[in-house]
Amino acid sequence: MDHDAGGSTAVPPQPPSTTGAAVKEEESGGKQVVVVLVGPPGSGKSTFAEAVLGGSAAGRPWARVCQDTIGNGKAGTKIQCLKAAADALKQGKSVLIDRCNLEREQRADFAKLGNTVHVDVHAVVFDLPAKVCVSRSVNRKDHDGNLQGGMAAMVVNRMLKKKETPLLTEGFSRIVFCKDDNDIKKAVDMYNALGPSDGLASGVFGQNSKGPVQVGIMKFLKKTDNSKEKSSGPKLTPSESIPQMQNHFPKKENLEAGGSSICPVETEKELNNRKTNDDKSIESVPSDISSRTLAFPSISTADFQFDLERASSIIVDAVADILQKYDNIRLVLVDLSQKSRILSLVKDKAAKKNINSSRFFTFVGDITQLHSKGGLRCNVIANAANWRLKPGGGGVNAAIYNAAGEDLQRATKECADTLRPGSSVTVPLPSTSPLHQREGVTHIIHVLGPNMNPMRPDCLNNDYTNGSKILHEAYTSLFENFVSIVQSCMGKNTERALEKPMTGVISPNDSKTKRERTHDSERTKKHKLVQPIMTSNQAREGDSKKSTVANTKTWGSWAQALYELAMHPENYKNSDSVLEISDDFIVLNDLYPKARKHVLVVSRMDGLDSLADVNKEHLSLLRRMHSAGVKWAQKFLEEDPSLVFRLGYHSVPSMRQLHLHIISQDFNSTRLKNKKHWNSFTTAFFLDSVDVIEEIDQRGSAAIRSDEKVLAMELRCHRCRSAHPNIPKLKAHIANCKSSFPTHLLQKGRLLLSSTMHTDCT
DNA sequence: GTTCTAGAAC
DNA sequence: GTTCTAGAAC
Repeated sequence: MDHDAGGSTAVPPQPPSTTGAAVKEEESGGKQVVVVLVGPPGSGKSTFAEAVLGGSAAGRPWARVCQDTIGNGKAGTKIQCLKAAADALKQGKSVLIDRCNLEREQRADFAKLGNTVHVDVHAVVFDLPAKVCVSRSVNRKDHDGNLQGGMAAMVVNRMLKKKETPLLTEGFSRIVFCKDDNDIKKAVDMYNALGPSDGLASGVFGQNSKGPVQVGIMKFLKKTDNSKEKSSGPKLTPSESIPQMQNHFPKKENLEAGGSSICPVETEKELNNRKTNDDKSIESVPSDISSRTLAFPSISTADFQFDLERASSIIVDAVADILQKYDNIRLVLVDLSQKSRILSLVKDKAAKKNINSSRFFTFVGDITQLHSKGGLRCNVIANAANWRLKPGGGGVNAAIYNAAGEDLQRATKECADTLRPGSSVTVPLPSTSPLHQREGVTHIIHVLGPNMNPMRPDCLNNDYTNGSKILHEAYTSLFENFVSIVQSCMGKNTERALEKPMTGVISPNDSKTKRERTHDSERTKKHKLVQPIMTSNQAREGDSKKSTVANTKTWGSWAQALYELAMHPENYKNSDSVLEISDDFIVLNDLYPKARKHVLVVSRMDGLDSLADVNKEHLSLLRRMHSAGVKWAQKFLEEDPSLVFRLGYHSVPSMRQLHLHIISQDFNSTRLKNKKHWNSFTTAFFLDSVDVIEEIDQRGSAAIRSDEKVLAMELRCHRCRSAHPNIPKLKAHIANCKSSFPTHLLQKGRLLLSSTMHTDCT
């Protein structure tokens, strides 16, 4: 079935303006509302829905769309839910979407109802502790979806692992987080009090300040750790409402204040006019960038005494990561002193890493007077906060609280009480705050980094393994919170967003499925100002038409496991799956081996997501990875001379982080289950390592000739090329096929076999 | 009736 | 990347 067609037809057309309901709404300014409930079983969604339905005293008509009962009292489909929601909206009712909706993809069609119909779409997130949800779903006796008893615990835990926190950019105008029953009651009361023509403020409400989320390699390495609740996506702020970004253009004074030979101050004009001829990246910086600029102090390097050399590397790495992911944001590292060592270290490292200096630069000045004294406009600034989120101490924290006045204390208290090291929280700064009025700061993001000072709380006693991880988390959290702010503001400013043509365009030849592309293109239209962009290398490849395959790829949370492993192998060195760790790569058993022996050599280089990112600079790395692969294949051949190995890369990998497959050609594995699995190892989709190395050497890039289309091709034996109708029949055939391998595989060392078996296999 | 695939994900 | 399952294919 063509999902897109089904999905779009289920979305109702806008009601004609001649209908009574529509006219009435326009006259009153009121809107129907679609409320998408987001939560696992046992989190209170149905109770909430029933309470809203049963208690709506204010006269707004509601309909509940419950997937567990939509099929004549039994569980139904998402399409049925969309249809029911459309019908209810046509009847002038507001709608509660009562299904789990935990993953972005699952709720996307509901979140987008507001695009096509004159309705607001809200998300109510039932963010109760996992324990509570499990205990409730285990104990209940009459669940609509028959999910109760022992199975419920497993289902809830599994679902929570996949939970993705809703974002305004998904199409929600309002997101409310309920952390306990009291919050749920408050939300019920609010919707009950909503009259037919009333509206609710836009924004994100009630989110707490959890730290950044690490995608668990443990899943990949077959260990489970349910104690760590995972979610993904940038954190949004708890806030009364997120105000629209504003640009402030008061008179420029004292523009040169704070300038130094190390970090020269540049005016907005100079920065915007600076040509990027010497920059390798392709991004441009638009003139209204101040609304998308974050100024931040160095975290943990002052009072918390974190080593400057290490800190500077972490800053540059985190900055490079976020700039690669998002276009049109600008980051500025600020320090008071002209002789600041951290600024000079960061500046040098950023230059070495070819970071576009108009998108990230260092700045000498007072972070609380960037505009009035420094001529630099930043709507968002970061604060090096303490764990209590209280004023005082010294340095940046004291300065920011002093400059922002009591408004900041009040606003902060509404958002969070405490902060743990490695996390951050966004606080919208009230317009009454002097810092807002004078400097145009609309948001402050409090960040807490690791502490190496024995006189301060949570001292890590020079444990830089842990400390570096926490500092990286702190910056990642900070930057992602910043991106969320920009995205929320862009979401409210769709028209302006649409007017801005972007350089980082998502290629129509993307590696995604049609369904994913459709969703992306819709998202891209609406939120074009902040979106993933191509790496400079990818852009160059595209320009020279060396590659026919798309370059931009959004990696799902499940696709990050190898990246996590590559960045932090020390955390996994005791795992049975990890066979070898070196400075350049890690060798591990594939968790889902598609043959008797199947290992991966994973590059540890950050930014090298797949073959599309590889160029001549990486040639020696590729050779070292190949040698490691050969070494392990030879070891396996000693153990079992009947095996034959092939080393290669997937043209379009599913997992982020460049990895080389070393796979035995028996394909004797219960994990090899479908056409995609088979074709990814036996068609042109699989690029032999020897050929990749040769191509990079000769042409500078890997010619990725096949995309995911070949994965849907007929099933053919990799030896005799005979075709087979389905996977079981193919597997039965390959278990017995004794044909020699195709000639080209026997050349250039594409196949590795035991010397004793050589004649048998050829 | 059973096997298998393709798409959704209580 | 997996698991689950409706319904297509046999």
